[in-house]
Amino acid sequence: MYRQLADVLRSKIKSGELSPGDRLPSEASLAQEYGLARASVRAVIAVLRAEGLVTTERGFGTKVRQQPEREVITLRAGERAIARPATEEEARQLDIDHGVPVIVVNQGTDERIYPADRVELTIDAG
Amino acid sequence: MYRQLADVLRSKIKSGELSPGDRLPSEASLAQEYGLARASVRAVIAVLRAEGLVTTERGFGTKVRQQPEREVITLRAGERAIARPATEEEARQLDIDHGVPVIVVNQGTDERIYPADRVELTIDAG
DNA sequence: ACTGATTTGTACGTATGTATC
DNA sequence: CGATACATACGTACAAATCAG
Repeated sequence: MYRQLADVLRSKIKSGELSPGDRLPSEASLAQEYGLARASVRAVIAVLRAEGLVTTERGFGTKVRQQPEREVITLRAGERAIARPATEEEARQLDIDHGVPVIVVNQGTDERIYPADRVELTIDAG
Repeated sequence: MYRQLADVLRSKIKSGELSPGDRLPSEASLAQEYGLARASVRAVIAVLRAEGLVTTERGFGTKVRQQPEREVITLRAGERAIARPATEEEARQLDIDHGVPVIVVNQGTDERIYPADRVELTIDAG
């Protein structure tokens, strides 16, 4: 049943009824409106957050996320790229949530780390 | 406080005290052992799952995940690769959890989708 | 600088549904 | 079929952050 609320919110976001920057109703009011417990509403919001659709700030609320422009990253000869979840430290440094995926571009001992949802990889078309 | 249990379990996994394939104690027994509510234990396990350290099967339990071999994927001229969370349908097809990141390799209308934690991208070294 | 209202974060407890073995 | 274990859902309480006045 809680997937239904997820679907409702997801389609409101994708249809534009909720625009980037808009705040969702508070957890308490969503709970009341849809006849759910707050814990269930929180589970729904956690799903949307994992999907990158919203961000949550304690004491403030949950807002629709601006879908980021993807920066084009060129992969050069000898470089390798992997995706993995951010550690807590990386999350702080990159200002993303813990566990959100990052792209690690690696050459030898050198590595560059990017939030995965803000990059697009291409090859050096030299 | 629930981060403490996360740290305990994480280090048991990384030290090898819990090997890949081993089952964690059940949520109920972890709750009792550490004096937490089961909901809190579940939150901890959700974190470990997001980090890719464990997988959970309903009715069976949570086990330490075999860290997957990464298949090397070669990015060719004109191809672009992005990472994003799996949709529910993709999650079913790829046998991963909903929201877990996938790598989408794209050329024109053609696209290939891989679980992000099982691939490593390189360029076509010609 | 402080207060109060709002909102999310964490934590507790309980009950029932459902999959696995 | 029964035992075990996770999934979902309810409810409550208090802590902590944000913001408006």
